Amino acid sequence: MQPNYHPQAIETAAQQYWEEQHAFRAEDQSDKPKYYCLSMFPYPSGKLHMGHVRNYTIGDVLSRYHRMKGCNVMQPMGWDAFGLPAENAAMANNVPPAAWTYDNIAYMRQQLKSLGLGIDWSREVTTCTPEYYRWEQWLFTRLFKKGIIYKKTAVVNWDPEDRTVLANEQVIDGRGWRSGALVEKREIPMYFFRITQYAEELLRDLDRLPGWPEQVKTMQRNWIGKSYGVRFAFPYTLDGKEEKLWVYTTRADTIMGVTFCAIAAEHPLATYAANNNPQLAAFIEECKRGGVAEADIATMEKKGMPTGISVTHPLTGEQVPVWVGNYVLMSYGEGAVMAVPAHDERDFGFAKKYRLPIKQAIQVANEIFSTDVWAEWYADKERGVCVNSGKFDGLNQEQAVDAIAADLATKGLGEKKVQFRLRDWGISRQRYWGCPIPIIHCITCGDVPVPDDQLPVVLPENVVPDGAGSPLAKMPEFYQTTCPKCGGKARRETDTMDTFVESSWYYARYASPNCTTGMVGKQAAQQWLPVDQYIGGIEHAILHLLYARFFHKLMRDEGLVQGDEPFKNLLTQGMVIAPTFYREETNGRKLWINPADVDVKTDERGRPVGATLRADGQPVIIGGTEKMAKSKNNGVDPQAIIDQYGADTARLFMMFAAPPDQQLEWSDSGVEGAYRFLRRIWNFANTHSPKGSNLNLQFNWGDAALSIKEWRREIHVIFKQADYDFGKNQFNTVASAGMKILNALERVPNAREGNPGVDVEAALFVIAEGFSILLRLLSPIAPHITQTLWEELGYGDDILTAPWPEVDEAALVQDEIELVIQVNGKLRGSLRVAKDADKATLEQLALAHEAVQKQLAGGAAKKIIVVPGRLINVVI
RNA sequence: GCCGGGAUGGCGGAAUUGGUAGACGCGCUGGACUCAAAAUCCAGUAUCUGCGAGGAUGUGGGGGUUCGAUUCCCCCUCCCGGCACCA
Repeated sequence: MQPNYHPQAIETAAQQYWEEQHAFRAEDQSDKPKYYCLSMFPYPSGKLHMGHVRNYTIGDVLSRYHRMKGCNVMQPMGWDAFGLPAENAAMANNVPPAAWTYDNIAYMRQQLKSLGLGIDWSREVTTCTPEYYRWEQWLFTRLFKKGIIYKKTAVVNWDPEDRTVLANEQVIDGRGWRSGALVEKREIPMYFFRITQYAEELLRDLDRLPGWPEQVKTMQRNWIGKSYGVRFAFPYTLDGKEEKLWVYTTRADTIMGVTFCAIAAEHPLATYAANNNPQLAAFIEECKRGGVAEADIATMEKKGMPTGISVTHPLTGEQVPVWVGNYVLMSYGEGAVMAVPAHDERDFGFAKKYRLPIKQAIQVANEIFSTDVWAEWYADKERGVCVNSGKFDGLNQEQAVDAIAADLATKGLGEKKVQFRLRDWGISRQRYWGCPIPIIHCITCGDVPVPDDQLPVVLPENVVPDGAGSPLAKMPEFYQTTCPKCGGKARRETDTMDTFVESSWYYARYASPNCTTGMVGKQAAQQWLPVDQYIGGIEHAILHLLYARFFHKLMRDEGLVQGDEPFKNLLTQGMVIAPTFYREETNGRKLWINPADVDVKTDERGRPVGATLRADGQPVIIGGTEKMAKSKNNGVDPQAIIDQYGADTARLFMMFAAPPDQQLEWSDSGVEGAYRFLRRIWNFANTHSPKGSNLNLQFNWGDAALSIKEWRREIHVIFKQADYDFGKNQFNTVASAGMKILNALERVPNAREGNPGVDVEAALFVIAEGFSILLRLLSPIAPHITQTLWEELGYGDDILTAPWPEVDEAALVQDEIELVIQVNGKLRGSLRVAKDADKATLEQLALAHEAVQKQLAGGAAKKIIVVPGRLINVVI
């Protein structure tokens, strides 16, 4: 055995051994229970970042743990290979996105292998290959024929200078990121997935996912946003014709407080009104400036302008003015809202700004209403009762909604309606690096899906986009085609699909990654789905996870998969964050400096007092601790850590530094601490030689010294807790349990130092047993060092298939326990007592306790609370 | 703005169901070893106070429930994630 710990050597050897053994091949046929462990696949951006390392280490820890528990584990990996960054890189380096992407994949695959991940590489999928996306196109054509996919217009960010559609992240302060031109909203035709048709089911099935974090389910519920309200109309006459302005509200009980209506700038009524109102036309133009991101629209200043048109209140018959409001969105509901300034905070602000009337329609007992300031209770659904509402006066929210909806229905002007906030999913992208939409446009036949035998529609790979418009739309060799129906000249669709589509079904493809006869092999899907454990970033809590759930239901309805949900258990991991450092440049801009180039100075208590740049010794400013990002230059390259300390150290640090679902703060000294611990394990194996054969030693436990039994008890207590923590995915305390076990083992009286009699054997046994527990406990986290030592010390050939340790309950038994003594809940002392002492005895002992006597000062106790096994609290 | 999280020593974090706050690690201080340094090992380390035994305070801030609250309830502040074309 090597005297020193050399991670590079043992890690290379272990990885080679696993590869030769095909150790991580998932068996399609097996008697063992299957465990499908999936980590979100990476976008091949160039090299791994710490977020990947964290994500994949968590997945690998769970995979290895379940393998030791006897499961047939499948842990696949692949590449989410279509996307915007490849186009940006292509433009920057004049390299086609395909070449850039494939190069990145090759490099990152090798990086993943050096982390020692137990991945079945025979199942690798790459979404930008025709073998993958052909099935996406195939499903598209099925759904198109079924009407699940349809076409309508949608509003996008339009860069008038580059004449191209921009992603939200490409709009910076209302301007295009490359051109700097003011961005406009523009309506273009798009294909949509009718996800709203599944809204009810997507909502309901959240209740059938006990293995998902409550937080994620809550976010999805709110996103789907089922509401019970009333859809009703304000009638009006326009050019002698009877028309209706439809709105939707969840607060029909406040309908008597309506003082105006607000409509979106794109609403037909607004367009009509603007015809002979240049001021209004100008305002509508102003509303069309800026991007489409909801966060921007919701935070911008609320503005409006009257249309000059009035509509009739459906119940009172009063005339209600109609305004155009920049905060009303055409894509939400009806594109028009009733405004009740007295009972909606946003309407209140709007009414104050434009001096519109405010009419109270709800009252809460003992509150005073004032139109001067907004008060929380104005919108109170629970306590509010109708006032100034004629026959509805005195009704509570529920009663009022019922009565008002009934009245509206009688007049044929409205009805109760369940509505969802969720909108249909627009998937058309005017981009090159994505999956081509398999539609052919024919003048006579319309939109015709590409027939199966003409799939896939292959994306040409040797294209470098130029940032202006869609490259495919400039390639006649791509778009010129013939209609599959009539054989006439036709034009191929040149939009590609949203890259969320690829990531919505990859989990299913892994079951049969090379299937050439279908999207998924039926047998394989039945064997492997659903995913038992899915792991990924919390930032995907809504969109990706909702789309994948939706796709599973679509595939189920096509008869491709069984079950209603794709992911049984979900673990959302936190971000990796790191300190930031910067210098102010003369123009006031911040120059961000990488933490690796900075020395931090501390005072005598370890508090940071300043930092300097290593290159010039001059001070730098210490910024906050933020998500590792290029923009703040605070990323730490995982490769540098692996090269210097080895994969086991990187993995151990990531698991130890924080629980998986919380953010993880990067710390160079923390990494060194992890390395130091692994080296201590190695040294312990060298100096104590805790051989596997020592587990066969013969001795009599009954004669063993109490201290030896105490040490064994401590190790089993630590392991029991660690095993429990493992089940909770709390790997940071599992790692710390490993440290505690090693600390304990180092304190066990060394048998070779001459402890007399039978204790030598007992001590050797306890050390060997403890060490074997330690190696197995840590093997999912630090697989290389534990595999090497397991084999070298003769515990077995392969720790991968070693049985998970078991707690010896007999070792945990204690005759005496320590109880805490409290007076009025304050710690005042402790007491050693027999483990089965009765309550009366304990009370006696507590009262007699010196510290309690002192507190009592001759008085009597009011009450004594005994918590068995924990404490005695004397109340005085 | 809306939805969802988070806040505990100098730092990361621990505390099973409301029951000893600060496990484990980092950092720091002192010591051993060394010609010296690194590495390693040993001891100490929430704050204030006290020679000491001890005492008081303390889990973002304010209030409440309880014999007892980091944990449960109400209000507030700050930080982070998402908001439909980044992935």
